[in-house]
Amino acid sequence: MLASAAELDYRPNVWARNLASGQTNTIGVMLNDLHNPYFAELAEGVAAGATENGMEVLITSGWQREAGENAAIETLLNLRTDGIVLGAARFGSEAFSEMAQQIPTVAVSNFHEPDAMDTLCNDEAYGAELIVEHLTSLGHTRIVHIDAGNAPGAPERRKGFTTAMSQRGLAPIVFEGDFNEQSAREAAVDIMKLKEPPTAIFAANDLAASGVFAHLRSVGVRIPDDVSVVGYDDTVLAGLGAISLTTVRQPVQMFGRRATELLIERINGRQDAKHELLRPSLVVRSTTGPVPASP
Amino acid sequence: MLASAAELDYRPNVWARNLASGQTNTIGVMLNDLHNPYFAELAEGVAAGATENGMEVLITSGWQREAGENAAIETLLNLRTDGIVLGAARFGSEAFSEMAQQIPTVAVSNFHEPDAMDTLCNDEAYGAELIVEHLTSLGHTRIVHIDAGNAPGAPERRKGFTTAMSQRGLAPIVFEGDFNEQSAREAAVDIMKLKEPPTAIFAANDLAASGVFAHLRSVGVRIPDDVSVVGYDDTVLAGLGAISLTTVRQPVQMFGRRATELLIERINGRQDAKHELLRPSLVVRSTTGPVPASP
DNA sequence: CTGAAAGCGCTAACAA
DNA sequence: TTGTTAGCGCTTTCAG
Repeated sequence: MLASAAELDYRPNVWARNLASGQTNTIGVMLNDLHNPYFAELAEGVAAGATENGMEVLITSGWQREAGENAAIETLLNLRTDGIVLGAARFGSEAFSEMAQQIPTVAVSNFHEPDAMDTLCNDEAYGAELIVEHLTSLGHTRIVHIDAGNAPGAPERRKGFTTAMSQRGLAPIVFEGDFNEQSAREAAVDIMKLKEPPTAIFAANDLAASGVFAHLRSVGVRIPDDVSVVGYDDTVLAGLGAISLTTVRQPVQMFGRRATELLIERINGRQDAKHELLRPSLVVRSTTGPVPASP
Repeated sequence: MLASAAELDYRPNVWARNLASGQTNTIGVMLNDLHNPYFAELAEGVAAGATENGMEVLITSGWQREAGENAAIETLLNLRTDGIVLGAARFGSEAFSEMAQQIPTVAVSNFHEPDAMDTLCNDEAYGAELIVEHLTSLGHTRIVHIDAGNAPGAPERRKGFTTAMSQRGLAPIVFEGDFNEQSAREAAVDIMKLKEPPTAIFAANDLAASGVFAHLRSVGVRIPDDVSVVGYDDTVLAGLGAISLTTVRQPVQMFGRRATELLIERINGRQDAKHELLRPSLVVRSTTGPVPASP
């Protein structure tokens, strides 16, 4: 009688079941940092995919530290989850490839480890192209990109920007920055000192755009009347009424769902590695507008 | 030889160990929603506390839905973690007290279930008092609070506000709002229509403050020259250069650490419930200033 | 102090 | 089909 089992609140012992069956019916998700909404959304996507497939999800976080990531992975490895979705920041450490040999793994990142694991990542270049297309269609020609050096995804965004600009016969101007407010703010100071300041600035991500935004505001430059500003990632701050930033949205939830699918394929025996690129989309808000009439 | 065990990458089977020992050496954390930085920080505090005590941490999320929370708890219950830290939004559901009977539980919330579990919560009234004290010391007397109805923590903040105002012989004015931008923005519209608009607005939380901020900006009111704005929670957006909001910071990490301590006490046999209130602190940024000279 | 044996609560393979 | 039994890989107990 199933009912009575429930009534007597009998709870099957997962430890015993897993031990006997050698399976856990659980997907482990290792996140670099829970504070990052990107990773939260990734986990949500995995949870959605897992639920659809009747699997459980367990999350561990590396708290932004490499040692933390390794410990988090170790926890999952010890738990012997059926597979692991990796939302890690620090790749290349051999720990990851080693792990992929032990357990079905799919990484969501700009990292490519040809065969050990599957990878899923955002088509950064396409996102940059969306931005350039949007701005040029508004009449902008002097567009500056504040990059984020070699931070994950940044080189691809930069490359996408320069390519898209060149294809349109425009000069791609790049200033050095990073994925934070401060460095973008400093870059913005330099940018506005140019003999011919740009009419649009494409920041490395939303946070950087917020830094640009803050500086332009503080020196009386109107947005988007004088200068258009674009971010990248569509984080919460982009949607804030006080900012309302035009940005590019990565299909992060989709990463999670797709990661689950790939993982299940692996669990079912697929051996060859798949590497997929998913396309982001443009979110137009209030920080971009037509190029101002020349003075 | 320990070394050889590691070299042969032998990995003790947690399932078997837990089955045999009846312990897991793991703390489960059930979070209402991973997207909320509050919960991320809570989990981080638990992780810190757990690491210090040589325990592992496993996280599940309810994805903001009650059914999700219940499923997340069920997962943890099935895993038979040694204890559970509850970072839940929806309390009062009998599921929680039932669970607390089955497994050591500590809840971080404004919820009080006298004996089934320990609870930890922010001293909301004290936080409201910090704000009133800060504003009155700047000379403000006409202070309006936009509340969040009966949302978790909101009644206590409102109560703290009215008490602190009354104690200082000031009239506590409260407008109805919620923990989001839109409703606070609407409240701000009404507030600025008052015959005598306030010189300071204390919003229910940072997001609400952002809504107020956006409205005031849009109608040309200067912050803090004309009106001071205060938020609550010190979320990321408060620190943004474009906003730089004065706010109140809850000791969320401390919640996590303390929750772990209480949990370990419970695991070691304590039966009586503890209910603790932790004090927040004021974070002064750029949205508060001296009361403007009367016109 | 070291080593063998008996479970922990299930699943899976086998026998009836 | 249903019922029985042998492990899964540990910990713990008990004997040596």
